[in-house]
Amino acid sequence: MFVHCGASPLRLKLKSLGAPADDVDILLRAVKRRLTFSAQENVVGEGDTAPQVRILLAGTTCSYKRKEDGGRIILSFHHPGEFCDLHRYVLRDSEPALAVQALTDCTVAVIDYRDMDGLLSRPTLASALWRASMLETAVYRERLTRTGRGTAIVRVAYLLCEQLERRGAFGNQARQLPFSQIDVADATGLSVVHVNRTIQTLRALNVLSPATRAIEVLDRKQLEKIAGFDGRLLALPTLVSKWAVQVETNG
Amino acid sequence: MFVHCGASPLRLKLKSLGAPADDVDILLRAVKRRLTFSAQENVVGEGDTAPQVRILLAGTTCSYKRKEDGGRIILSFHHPGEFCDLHRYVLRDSEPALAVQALTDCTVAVIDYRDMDGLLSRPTLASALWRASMLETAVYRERLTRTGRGTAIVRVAYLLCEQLERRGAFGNQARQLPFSQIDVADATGLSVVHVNRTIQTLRALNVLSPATRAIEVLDRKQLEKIAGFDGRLLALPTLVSKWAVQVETNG
DNA sequence: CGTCATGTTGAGCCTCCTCAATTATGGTGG
DNA sequence: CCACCATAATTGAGGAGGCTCAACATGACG
Repeated sequence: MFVHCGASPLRLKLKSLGAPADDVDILLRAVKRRLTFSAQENVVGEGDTAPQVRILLAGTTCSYKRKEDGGRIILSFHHPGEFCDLHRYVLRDSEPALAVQALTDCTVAVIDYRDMDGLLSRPTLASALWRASMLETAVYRERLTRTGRGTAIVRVAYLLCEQLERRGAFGNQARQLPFSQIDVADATGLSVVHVNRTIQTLRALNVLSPATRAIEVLDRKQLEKIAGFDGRLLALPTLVSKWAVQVETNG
Repeated sequence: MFVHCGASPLRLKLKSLGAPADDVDILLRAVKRRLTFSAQENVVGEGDTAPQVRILLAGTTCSYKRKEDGGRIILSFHHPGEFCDLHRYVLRDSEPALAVQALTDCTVAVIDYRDMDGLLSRPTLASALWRASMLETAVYRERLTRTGRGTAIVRVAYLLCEQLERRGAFGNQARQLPFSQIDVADATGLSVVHVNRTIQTLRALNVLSPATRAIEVLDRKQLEKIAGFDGRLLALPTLVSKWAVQVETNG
């Protein structure tokens, strides 16, 4: 079955959220289609109201919003195993939908709302997805504590730490991140020019590789120190035992 | 029963989230205790790990976090009918708990985790609370688009608009907001001094009342224009029909 | 070998911050 | 009713970080 190709990050993710293995199987069976997108393409358009959720199986995407002047505001990045637009399903488009863009070539699984309704009758799966939403909220909260308060170097360092951590949780240990400086600027709210200067500072500190045209982290410890980053906030896999207890108690 | 006193904002809130009336009754029956706090008191302490959720029945609270230097970062405000610390229940303290502080005298209902577990076996209630979480996330997202990007006047205006809108959704039409300039500074990430100057600008524009020692909105239209505020993002009550349809379909 | 997107550099300006001092305001005890 | 105090609000002056504008470099790709 094609639905099993590339499903392992999703399995890991749902397991870390406390969903039993058979829930994952059932979820995967609801995937009727799998799509691929190339870098820069829109995975979910700005006016998209298709009644389906997308799960990222491979690659990196971001959700963003447009300013009146056409500028792009990146609100979050998605990594394999994460839902791209679960909020649209839950809130039924009560807010102008965010668009989702592929930052690298990527693969996406599609599930119809109709099938989601059935899946959520399983309480274990429903709470796992609720937890996934709450983790996303926690990420936003963390970001809010830096954005608008921290200096440019803190904001940039934090962004990089967050992405390294989230990718690492699902096996991707690469030191190189697939973001352009423009992406970093749109995600941190800084100007491209200042992001460039900030990255040069980080290079001078031997935290980032001096190689141009790529963001490669050489000294992660130091980067986390600069960002004031606390990985525990996002450390999903360590929580598995906690959910297990909870599910048991509920059942 | 005391549990019914002050329950009407909660009823409104849950109704707007699509929960049927009997769900609300059952939820209210799980409230074993009701507490009152005076302004400035902590409703939930920074290290608090008590296995219970708090629902704000009356007054205004905020959730915050401390910086290393002791500074306060306000992440969100709570209004009657909203949960103060639902995230703690869902994620089981996987993150260092946020503290919650009373901004005015207030009343809080307490429900034990054990009882929550039972309540959530009702799918309609579970999805209503999931939606509540998602709305909170949407609020964070909106805030992120302003914080760190907008000018001081936009940030302050947006904050005020958001609170007016959320209070208004549950019947509180007062033009006066119970925030000190310090609260506004801690919530927007601006310095107190600059918040003061920004508020003076808004007063000069006849948007805020010139009365000192109070933030009173005179010209809400203009305030929303300055903030680029779109009330639809938070307009819960208008969504009732949507959830009703959804619940019907699911059932 | 031209074109386009990304990355780099410089200069001037503006917003917001910090530090420091002063003025309400409200509460408390005498 | 007043002296006293803590907190909040206000005002001024100087400085720093980040923005804008504008040019130029570099690499990817056809």
